[in-house]
This record gives sequence, C-alpha cells and structure tokens, in this order.
Amino acid sequence: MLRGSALRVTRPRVAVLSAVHAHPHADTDSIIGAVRRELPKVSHQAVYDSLHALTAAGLVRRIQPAGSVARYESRTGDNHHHVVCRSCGDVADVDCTVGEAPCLTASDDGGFSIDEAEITYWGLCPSCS
Amino acid sequence: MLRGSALRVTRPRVAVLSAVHAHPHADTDSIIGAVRRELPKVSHQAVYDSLHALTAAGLVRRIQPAGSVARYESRTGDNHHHVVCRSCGDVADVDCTVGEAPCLTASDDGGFSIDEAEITYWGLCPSCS
DNA sequence: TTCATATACTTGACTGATTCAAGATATCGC
DNA sequence: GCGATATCTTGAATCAGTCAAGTATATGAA
Repeated sequence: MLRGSALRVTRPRVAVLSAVHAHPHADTDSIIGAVRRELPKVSHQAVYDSLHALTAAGLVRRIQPAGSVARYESRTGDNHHHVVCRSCGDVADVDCTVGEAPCLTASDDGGFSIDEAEITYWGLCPSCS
Repeated sequence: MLRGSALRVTRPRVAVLSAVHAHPHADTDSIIGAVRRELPKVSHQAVYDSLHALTAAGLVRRIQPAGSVARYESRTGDNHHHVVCRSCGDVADVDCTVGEAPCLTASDDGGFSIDEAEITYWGLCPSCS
C-alpha cells in the first residue's frame, strides 16, 4: 500500500498503518501505544509524521468530532459517516443510505464551492444508554 | 434572555452574549477581544465560563469543525448546518433543505440511540476559490 | 553491491487552546 | 440592605500537537 502511494516503506509507517487497520477510530495516543508494542523505540513525532503522510496519501482518513482529539481509520473513499457517543466518545461507522445524495446538496451554499458533505450523528452508544 | 434561562445577569455574560450575536462563528479569542472592547478587565476565564453557561442553557451553540478551535453562534434550535472553507477556515450557515429529514436517518445505527445529525460541508469560500 | 542524496526519524523544546484551583467579588432572593 | 451562593480574577497547569536541529535510513544510480 505504501509503495502504491509512492511512499517510502519504513518500519514506523508499516506499524502505524497496521495499527490503524487493527484499531479503527483510535486516537493518536492509542496508535502510539499499539505501534510501540511492536517497535518500542518509535518516537511520538514519527507517529504524527506517519499519520500525516498516510492521511495526505489517502491511505487513512482522519476524523475529529467536536470535543475529541484526532482519530484515524482505514476505511477511505467510501463516503461513510460516523455516530459518536455523547457520553463516552466512542465512534462507530454508519454507511451511506441510498437516498442520501440529493439531501446532501446544500440548499444555499453561500457562494462556497462544496466538495464534501460530512455527517456526524450524535447519541448514546449501547453501553451508555 | 439570561433571566429566561435562569442565569444570573452579570456584565461579562451580557457582553459575551452580545458578542456572539454580533459575530457569528467567532472563536473564543475573538469573543474575548470583542468583550474587552466593552469591559476591558474581563478575564479570559470569565469568557470561557460564560460561553459554557450559555451553551448549556441553549442560548448559544458551540461548533467545532475538524482542525478548528471552538466557535460560537447565536442561531440555535433551528437545525441549520455549516460550510467550512478548507483554505481559510471561514464558516457560513447552510439552511436545511426540505428533503433532508429522511436522508439523515442512519441506515444502520450500530445500536446507538441517535438524537442529532450534524452536517458539515467542506469546500472553498468565494474569496479563496 | 556500494554510494550519494533526499527523505524520514529522534530528541527535546515549545505553542496555544482550554482547564483547574483558590480566593475575592457581585448578584439576587429575602 | 444583607447573607448565601454563584460568578469572576488570578495564576498555574495540562495536553495535543508542532517546530527545529541533528542523525539515521530507504532508494535509485553507478
């Protein structure tokens, strides 16, 4: 995957990419932890740099619900959305409904040229509700 | 408005509420600046506290697009959404389209009890595009 | 395989938004 | 006007994330 995106293949990057695949919606700190289980000496900066590189290459997607730190996931390019628990902050995926496209055209875009509509659903997860 | 929400009427709160009305989508720092034009000696903490109190009371709404600091607006309870400029971070309001409601029912909520669907449109504002 | 070079990583300091905590002050019901 | 209590001031602390300088490593060419 890294080579496919013209990214150099380094051990930190491989570990970060695996960690994001293994722990969807994990925050940076959890990813650092997961990476260090494999490569104990990786710096936090290397993880931040890798996440930025992977995000820029489109191999991972960064999400950041209001009030949360950045989280990363490996499902990209499928325009899915997220539910966030107001109580514990847990995040789950929500697939697009078929009927969505027309609704996500803004009625009045205020002159903006819109290229993406991101939906965040808010509520309570099963264990908190 | 403050009394209507059973909040004590203090000069900092009045100034914060006016500032949010006068500067929609302003971040906390701008609000502090606006408040201090009227009351130069207000502490930043008082502004943070006021914004929290006003948000809890529903008199203002807090929004925080990914990668941005918290912003506040006085339009509440009308379920409108936002367009955010990827370049300058500027925020504008987008009214609900009539057809939206059915689309914003998640196809699979993963067991979450959802109470709100928040849409953020991303693109470029007129001056950046 | 070796080498050169650009890219990535390590280390350690720093920033900036936000929060915490303790004591002083002001609001509001009586 | 007075007392109780919420709010504000002051100043320090936290935490995610960034910056910067120097070292190490991946990769393409010799």
